Amino acid sequence: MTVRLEDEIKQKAFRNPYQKLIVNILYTGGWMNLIQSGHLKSFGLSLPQYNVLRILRGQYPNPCSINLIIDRMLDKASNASRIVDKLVIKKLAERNTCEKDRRAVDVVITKKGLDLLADIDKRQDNWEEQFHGITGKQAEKLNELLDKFRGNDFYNF
Amino acid sequence: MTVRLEDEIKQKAFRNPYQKLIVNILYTGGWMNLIQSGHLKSFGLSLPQYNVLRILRGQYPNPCSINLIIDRMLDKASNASRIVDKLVIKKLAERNTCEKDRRAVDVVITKKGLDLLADIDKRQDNWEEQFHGITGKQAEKLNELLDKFRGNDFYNF
DNA sequence: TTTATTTCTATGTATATACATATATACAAA
DNA sequence: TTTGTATATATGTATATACATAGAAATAAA
Repeated sequence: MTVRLEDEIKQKAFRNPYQKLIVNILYTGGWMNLIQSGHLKSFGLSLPQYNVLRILRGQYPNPCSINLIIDRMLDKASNASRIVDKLVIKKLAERNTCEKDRRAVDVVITKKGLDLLADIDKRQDNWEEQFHGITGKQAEKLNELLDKFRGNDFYNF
Repeated sequence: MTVRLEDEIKQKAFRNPYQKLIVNILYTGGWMNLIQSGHLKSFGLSLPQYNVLRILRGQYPNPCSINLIIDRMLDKASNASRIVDKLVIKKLAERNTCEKDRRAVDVVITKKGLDLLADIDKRQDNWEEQFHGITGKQAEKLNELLDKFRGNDFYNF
């Protein structure tokens, strides 16, 4: 029961497959963002907050600098600083001035943050099942083509 | 010279292709957004403003209500109203109370708006060439898989 | 006709992004 | 040491989103 993009956005056919692809990728990205944001909202997190929290867990028990977080964020963050603010307010992370470099900060995930991520993990497989409308092989092909699509232009990041 | 997503975001391999796909779609969507926003910025437009302007042109010379704009927008707009504001300020569109239904507004693209879109159109083919790193056939396949991926879940919009 | 409900749009709030700039600290050059 | 420059982070502004709500007008129900 596939719905073609042309139908969904009530637009005339695209002039070529590239033109459609540009819109399709923007559209599908926004769609995915909406779904995942809705899911995370039930845990009191925004998508960027969730991503930063996972980066912090990846380093735990070592601290992260803001620069390290920026480096690892999916969506380039001109404001990792403010996202960390929110996590600190919710007591999901702690921030302290770095001893070795007083310009930098040490950000560490708290027990509360680790517990929250563990809770989300527990439900992950179940949540992901909604995307099994395509086969594993097709998902792999899709990944491959998306990687290739970005390939020659990754320097744009 | 393809760059795998695992490398770009410096992360361990994903547990399954679906998990990678979710991240890949978010990532590629954000990437595309950045590129297209940068392009439109040179014309003084944001991406949502551009999309609304094209919707207005699609109806020209007939007016659009805010509801019609919302209906046709790619990224669901809880605030088409404020995007139209910006277009009106730039004199790219006009807004008047609808005669037949005084709750509604008639939004119409101006000559200046039409000229701006025509200018962008002129450069479109040239701009699109940066995405020809994949073949037309691959682009078609990618479109097909993205459509299929969203297929069973389009009711989420 | 009066009242209740729905519809259309606008607006307030919280969060996020991009971009520019400010501030403190570290480091290098003189 | 003093000066200059680079680095790490924070913050201000404009724009955007999601969500909730407000206000006016249209429509339905009584």
